[in-house]
Amino acid sequence: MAKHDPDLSLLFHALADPTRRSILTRLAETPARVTDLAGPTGLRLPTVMRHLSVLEQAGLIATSKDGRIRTCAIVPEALDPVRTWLDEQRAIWEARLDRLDAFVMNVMKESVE
Amino acid sequence: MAKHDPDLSLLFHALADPTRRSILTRLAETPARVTDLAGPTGLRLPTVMRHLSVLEQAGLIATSKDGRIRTCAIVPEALDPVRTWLDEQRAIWEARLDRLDAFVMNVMKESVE
DNA sequence: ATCATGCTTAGCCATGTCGCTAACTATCGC
DNA sequence: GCGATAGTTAGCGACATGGCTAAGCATGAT
Repeated sequence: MAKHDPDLSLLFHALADPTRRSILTRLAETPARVTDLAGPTGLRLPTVMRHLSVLEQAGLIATSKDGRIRTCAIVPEALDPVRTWLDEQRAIWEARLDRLDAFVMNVMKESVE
Repeated sequence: MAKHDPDLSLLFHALADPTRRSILTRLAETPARVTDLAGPTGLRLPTVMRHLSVLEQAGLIATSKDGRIRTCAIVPEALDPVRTWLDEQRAIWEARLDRLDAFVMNVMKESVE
């Protein structure tokens, strides 16, 4: 039943935060240091560190330390499970669309009230 | 900068919970009553209600009440923003892949330690 | 009218999340 | 070595989340 899917939960949770998404978008341009990432967010370093470790645990970014500088970069294939799940769901959902159509129409009318 | 994107945050957060994902998968088969949804989860009704309202606020399901029975159904197009965001990210990420490749390789070697 | 059913509300508890400050460690430049 | 820089750790406070029970309300069946 795919009850236990820690990967997806970690990924979705990591993506649920606007700050983390903006960090990802920022990292998509080019790898960056922790301080560089903190700048645009307006958040303190420890806070950003936390976000980064959430992203790293979800596998969305990889980091490496060179001297006293930690560099962060995205891990592009990390989004694959999300994409896969989405595709699966869409497949199922659309397969049942005909059956749902009438029902949804009803709901639409009712939910105006 | 797309800083404020409550939609995406709500969606991702709703999807971050295994129980909620299993409810969605269950609803993909056919609309169902609250009690029907509670059954497989092993959770109490109020708990399931909470999950349902999270899903509903995220726009992932729609519900309607007929007599004392509330029926829930998926809203297929609700996943579109997620899909769109994913597509955008993939586009950006892949565009920079060449630049990242070498870096990621380095990280891989280092992160063994 | 009465009772069972189905949902809802209120409220409790444990835990998790997200922000912070303060203090610490580790490098780099001089 | 000394001070500045980059990151890290520890711990706090406010609030959100996810589970529960208990009690309430509305509807359907008898």
